[in-house]
Amino acid sequence: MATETRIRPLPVRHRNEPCCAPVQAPGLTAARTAALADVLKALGDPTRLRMLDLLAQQPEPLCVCDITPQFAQAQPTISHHLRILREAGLIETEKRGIWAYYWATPAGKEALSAVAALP
Amino acid sequence: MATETRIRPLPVRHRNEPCCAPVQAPGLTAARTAALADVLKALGDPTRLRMLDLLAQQPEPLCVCDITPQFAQAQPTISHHLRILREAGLIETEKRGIWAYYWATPAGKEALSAVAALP
DNA sequence: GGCAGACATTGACATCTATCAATGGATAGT
DNA sequence: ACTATCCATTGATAGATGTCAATGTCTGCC
Repeated sequence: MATETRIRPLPVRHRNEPCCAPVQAPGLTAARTAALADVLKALGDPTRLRMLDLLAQQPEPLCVCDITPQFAQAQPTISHHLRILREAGLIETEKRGIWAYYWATPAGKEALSAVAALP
Repeated sequence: MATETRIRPLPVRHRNEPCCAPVQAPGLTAARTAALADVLKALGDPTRLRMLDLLAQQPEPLCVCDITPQFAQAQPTISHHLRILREAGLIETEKRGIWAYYWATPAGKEALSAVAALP
């Protein structure tokens, strides 16, 4: 390492600003950051975001047979996205007879509210 | 299409629930959903999330030469992630002499606050 | 002018991801 | 039993993404 002295030759600046002001530590822990990134990754797909939004609006669990026609993708793709949301803890599922029902968990609804507050 | 009548033969259910209750529309528009997904995708990487968090904590713009050592990735990778955050409107940059400074935009700080409220 | 340092850009590559066709497992109706 | 339907899983594939080495651009110092 060549520049280990941390003495930076100050170039011309707009004003004399604090060059080497101590760097403030991040506000989130590494574990919290990783966990948040996982949830955000699950929400960072337009299909899944709309899917969670759709489920969060329902007063009752929604049948997959009612979910699928809301989207342009094929049935396995819908199933795939539902799984991602479920593994992220944002939705929950239950089989009744031949049908599968999905609904947004409290965490899912909170996440959607937080996301909807984005600028 | 075979099942166009929307008359589903009710199987055995736990209770007699409203089977074909009208599906409530999503609360977000398609455009809003797409825009949100873009921001969430930018935040859905642990490196970038920590990066925004780091910048949001600083009272003054932070030099790239102070950002890079905070991460394990190589310099081009840091530059790449900073670009993603910038194109998402979450951070801003300015060159001063040979150095580049980055800081979190108001939108970036709001986004981080909203994200930190996630369950 | 020449040189050295800071940062961005490009190119290459491995991995991840979204997607669909095909298949499988479970359930209910006949 | 046989069949039809619903949904999940598997396999395959094209495209997106994170990463780094190499290179380019700009700035300031000698």
